[in-house]
Amino acid sequence: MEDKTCHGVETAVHALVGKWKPIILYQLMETGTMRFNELKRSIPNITQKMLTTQLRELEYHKIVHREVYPQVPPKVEYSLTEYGKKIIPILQSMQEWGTAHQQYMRENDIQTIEK
Amino acid sequence: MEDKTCHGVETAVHALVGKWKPIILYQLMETGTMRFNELKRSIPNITQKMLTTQLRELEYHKIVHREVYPQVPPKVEYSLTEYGKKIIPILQSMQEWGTAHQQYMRENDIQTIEK
DNA sequence: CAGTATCCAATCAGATACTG
DNA sequence: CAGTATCTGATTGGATACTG
Repeated sequence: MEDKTCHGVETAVHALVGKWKPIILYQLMETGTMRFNELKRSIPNITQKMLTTQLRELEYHKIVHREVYPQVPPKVEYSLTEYGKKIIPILQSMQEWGTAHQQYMRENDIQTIEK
Repeated sequence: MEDKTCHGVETAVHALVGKWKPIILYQLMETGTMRFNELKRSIPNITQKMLTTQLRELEYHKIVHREVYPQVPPKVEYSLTEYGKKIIPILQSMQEWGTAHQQYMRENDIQTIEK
């Protein structure tokens, strides 16, 4: 990767890329600390595998903190790191824009999500 | 797609997903109106195919305007729509956060981009 | 409860060649 | 100049079954 146009934007995208990451972050941002299955329930269509891998990546990027309680049955809690909380404004802008976008596209009869 | 957790965030991601889209938008945001090859030159590693398809998708979402001048040799200009300009704050937040992220990850010896 | 492991289908991305 | 077309390899995502 040359660093000619290697903007921060690229890096941000890289950290946020993945079908479910913004949704996961949005959940954690709204609810705070959440357990694995709690997160899973809050995102109906996600599979266990996807939730795990996306969480691992977010953890790797220090955006999400994973707290394991060594007990039976297992208990694992996820939360935004102080560092991860700094992307909240981005998510909020996205949320705002996305909602307006849905409205706009609906008014112009253009399909957005339903492939 | 159920619309339980179908937030605006999802929609925003959907419109912005693609390896090059944020970079393309960032270019247009910085430079304003740009021709096809001008865009291509400003994004060193992009292929013609990728640039075309990503631009088409952005056009479909009414984020980018495509102006064709019917002349030989062809001239096509791309620019952000009024509507597309509304995502500028998002890109700026991403730019800001991404730059800080690079710094942070470097300090902690964690790789970000170089797969 | 919170995961792994496997396998498979779909999508994405790159290289290359060609065109009005 | 600004694209299309085609082929191929890589990456992602989903379904399902199993586990400490």
